[in-house]
Amino acid sequence: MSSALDTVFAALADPTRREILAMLLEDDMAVTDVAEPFEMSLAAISKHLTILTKAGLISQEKRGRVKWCKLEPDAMKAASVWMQGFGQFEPVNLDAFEAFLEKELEA
Amino acid sequence: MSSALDTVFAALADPTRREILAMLLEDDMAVTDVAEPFEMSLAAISKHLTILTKAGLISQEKRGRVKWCKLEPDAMKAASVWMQGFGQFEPVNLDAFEAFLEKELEA
DNA sequence: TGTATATTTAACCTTTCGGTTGACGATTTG
DNA sequence: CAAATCGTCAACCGAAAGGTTAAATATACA
Repeated sequence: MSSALDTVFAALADPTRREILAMLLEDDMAVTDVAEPFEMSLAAISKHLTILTKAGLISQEKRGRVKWCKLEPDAMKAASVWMQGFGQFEPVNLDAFEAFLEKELEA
Repeated sequence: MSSALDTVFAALADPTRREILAMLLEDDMAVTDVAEPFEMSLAAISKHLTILTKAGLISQEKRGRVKWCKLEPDAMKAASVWMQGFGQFEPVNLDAFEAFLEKELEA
C-alpha cells in the first residue's frame, strides 16, 4: 500500500523518466518516438512509460496501432504542495527550470 | 553518477523519510528521538538519515554522544523548481500541506 | 574504572528496480 | 493474404533498496 506521493516521487527519481516528461512538455508523442533518442530498448522505455502512467504523470491513449503519450502535469501538484510546505520557495520561475533542463542534458 | 534531482526525489519517495522530514520541521532532533515513533530498528532509521543527509535534505551535527538532525529545506528548491516547470501550481499553500501531512498519518 | 547510552557498521536476507532478449498480439499497408 | 510496424509480455539477470540482528565505537556518568 503506497501513497500517491510515494509513486510520484519514485517516478521522478529516474533521469530517463524526467527526460521523457520534459520531452512531452513540447508535445504528445508516440511510444516509438519517445524511445528514439534513448540508448535503451523499446521494452525498457515501455516500462518507464507504465511507471509514469501509474504515477498519473502521463496518460496513454491508443489510436490504431499507435499509442500516444500525453503529459498530465496536475499529478505533480500534490508533490509540489508537499514540498512547498518546507520552505518559501520562489514563485514559478521558468528560467531556472530551463537552466536545470539544460544542465541535465549536458550531464 | 547521479544528479542532485535523482537523490532528492529518491529520498522523498519513501514515506518514513518524508515523515522524518515533517518531524524535523518542528524542531531539531537527536537520532534516537527521531527513531522513537517508528516501529523499525534504530539501525534502519540511521540508514534513512544517511540517505536524507546525502540528498542534502538534512544535516547532522554531533555534540557529545548525541547526533542532532536539522532540516535543510533549501535542498528541495532545485526539485521544486524543476516540478514547477510543468505547471502553474498555486503559490505556497500551507493549509494544503497540513492536510497532506494528516492524510499521510492516517494511512 | 566500569557501565550505560548513542549511534554506526557489518553481514545477511528478501524484494524491487532497471535493464536485456525473444516471442507474441494487434494493426496497417502492399 | 502476406509482410512490416507498434507496442507489450515473459523470463531472466545483476544491482540496489529496505529491513533485520549482532558487534563495534564513542561518549558520558557513577
